[in-house]
Amino acid sequence: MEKRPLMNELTQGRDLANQLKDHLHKTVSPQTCDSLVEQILSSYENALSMLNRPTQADAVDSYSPHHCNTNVFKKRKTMEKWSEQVKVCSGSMVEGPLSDGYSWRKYGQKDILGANHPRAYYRCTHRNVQGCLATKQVQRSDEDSSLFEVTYRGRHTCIQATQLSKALEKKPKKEESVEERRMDRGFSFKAYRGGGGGGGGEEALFPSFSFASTPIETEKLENLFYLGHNLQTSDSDLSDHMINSTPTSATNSPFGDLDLDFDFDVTESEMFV
DNA sequence: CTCATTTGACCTGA
DNA sequence: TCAGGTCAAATGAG
Repeated sequence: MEKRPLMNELTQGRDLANQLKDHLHKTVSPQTCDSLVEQILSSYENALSMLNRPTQADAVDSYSPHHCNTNVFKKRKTMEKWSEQVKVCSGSMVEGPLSDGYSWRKYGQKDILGANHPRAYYRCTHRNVQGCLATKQVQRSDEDSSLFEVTYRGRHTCIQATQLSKALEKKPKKEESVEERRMDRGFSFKAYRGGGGGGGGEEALFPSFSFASTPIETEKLENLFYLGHNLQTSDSDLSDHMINSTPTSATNSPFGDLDLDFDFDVTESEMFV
């Protein structure tokens, strides 16, 4: 995948977001919309800066998941890592940070020095089944409690709902295997359930969140996510496939009304950082 | 019964 | 040495 067209695309996106920002100031001016636009801009900035750092993707390729089974901590240095900020609007249905189309399982939580909120650690649900070593960390921002800092580590090597949804387009749902159904559950984002099980009882750090995923929205989201991944992982098996299918294939109005815009915004934030 | 979350202990790297 | 990251037993939910 060529770098320059990507740069052009991202730069254009940033400019468009700027225009959108001006528009919002003239018509409606809710602070939430404003912050969303700011996120678009910061995401684009991050993506651009990442693209200007050529060595980052190389570090990933030198990492092979097979030779670190016995020494899981050695991978910290070489794992691909990128972060993003996810804004949560308290008034909306969305109460937790949006997920990214993958199903995550929480495996730890730590109080971080100097941070008001603990950091939660998630790994791919399919870690055991498919050996997927992708992990992510979620931490609530100190200044803005509705802002989540999400740090991803490693690439997903598992087959996720993207492939599933494509399969569903062609055949009825009852054809699913057991494993496919497990993946489908990845779209009911339970990752941020707070104080549920265990001895918990503490306040819900990450309130529960359920994502109403229509087939159209799901596909769009996934396509966008993979497209974003391809920005930094050009050797992905899915690259060619995903590039050929445009992110907006499922809908005619990727930037239509405000509602769509909102969904799109968060998705972009997740994919471009 | 199975699976996810919680949480304290343990390990690693700076 | 210590903060951050991970493990795994205990526990709860479905």
